[in-house]
Amino acid sequence: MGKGAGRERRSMATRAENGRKNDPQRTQENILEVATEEFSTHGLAGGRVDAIAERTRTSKRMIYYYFGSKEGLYLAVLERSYRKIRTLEADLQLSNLEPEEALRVLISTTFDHDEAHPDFVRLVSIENIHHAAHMLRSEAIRDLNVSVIETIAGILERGIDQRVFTRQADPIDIHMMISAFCFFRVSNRYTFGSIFRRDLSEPATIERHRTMIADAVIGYLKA
Amino acid sequence: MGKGAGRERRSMATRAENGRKNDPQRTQENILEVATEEFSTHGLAGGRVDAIAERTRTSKRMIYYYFGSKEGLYLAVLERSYRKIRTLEADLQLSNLEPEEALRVLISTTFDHDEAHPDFVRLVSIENIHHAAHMLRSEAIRDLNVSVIETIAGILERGIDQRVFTRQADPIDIHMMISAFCFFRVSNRYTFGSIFRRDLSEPATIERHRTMIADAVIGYLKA
DNA sequence: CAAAATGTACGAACTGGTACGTATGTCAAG
DNA sequence: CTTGACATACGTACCAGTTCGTACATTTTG
Repeated sequence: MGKGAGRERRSMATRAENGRKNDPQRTQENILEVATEEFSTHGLAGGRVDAIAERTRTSKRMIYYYFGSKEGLYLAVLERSYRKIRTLEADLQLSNLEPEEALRVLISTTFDHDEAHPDFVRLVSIENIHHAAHMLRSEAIRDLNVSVIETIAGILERGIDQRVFTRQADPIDIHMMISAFCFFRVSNRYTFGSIFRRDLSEPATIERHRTMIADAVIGYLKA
Repeated sequence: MGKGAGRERRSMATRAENGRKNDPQRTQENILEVATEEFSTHGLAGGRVDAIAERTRTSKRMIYYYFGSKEGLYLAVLERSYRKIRTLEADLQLSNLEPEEALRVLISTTFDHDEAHPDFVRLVSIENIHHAAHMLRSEAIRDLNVSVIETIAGILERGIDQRVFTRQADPIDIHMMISAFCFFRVSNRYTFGSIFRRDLSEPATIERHRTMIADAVIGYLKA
């Protein structure tokens, strides 16, 4: 209503004017980007669909058109975040390296990843508050990080064979120890900083922590 | 209205009948208990004041009477949770023990605490999602865990003096390493379990992890 | 022209918060 | 000891704003 005037000057003028141009892929990607930010900042319950719609170059209608519901959008955000890591982890060539060096590279990678992707870390925290209910319903996510375990298992085995590692350790335990340290630094940055007045994102601190976790893990395996 | 009959048989009969009996302390405590459960399960935004009121032996009116607002209630819940730990941490007598033994006791305590109080762990996670905004506004919480650092500093110093520890380490870093491991096991229990099909709350796993973190930290200090 | 993609406006339910009324306890005066 | 007055403690019903979701209309594209 009240827009009948635009009717006749259509084909090109209108495009340039209101800029509409169907581009589903880009629309979805745009929604996901904004939604990632919103959910990782406010949580699932705290995130507002209207707030997402506003910051999008499209409308709320499109969110429901593509993702069905708020939860559907949240799940899509989660899957997209996990998919992004898979890429990084996959193309690490560690089998040529000596066990100790391989482990250090793997740890550094995990460390840097968490440090560089606080959004992802926060989403995982949020998902844990929801008892991982959404992850469990998504086949896409589940069969993911399993490859890391195989990588670690290989490194540990070679390490034992070469007598550079002396302790028999469970790969999943080792992965947990690494994850815990790298993840916690980011996930608990605020409460930790608030209590101890320490900024965990300072370059010097980052540098020190990166070698610290590696030393600790390798020390543990050599004990 | 319609209760005028109870007027004359007051002193004891009425109390037994409708059970009302002014007990502000118990009412507040009751609200806090329920609210802790609600917020730690659903988060601040996800927690419902009505849901809390329902599970209380009092009404929503009382929540606002005592805590002013939803956020006020949430903050009270947070402070209460932190206050509970202070008690535990305070009466640890570690100065008589040898450095290594003292550290093992401290680590076990942290480990067991997190394991036993998933509600607390979840609240801290939630608070981190909110950038620790509420903690920052509460003087009560801030000057809390600082004592832990002094304890650790003392242990490390004695350890260096006695040449049982060789590495010069920052007490806060050590505390973070311990916290990270203990906290992560609980905070990320669900996503971790979902991906690796491992139940981190199994007794055998708990036992293994408890010694694992202690060995790792002590190994790190001896390297 | 049909199907996919998009925009606008609106509704219905939820949810934090409150107005209003009642009960309980305390304490001083009678 | 009992009466009455005042403050604290409590209950019910309700309101107003928010928020997820949708009906309807329109445009783009193959």
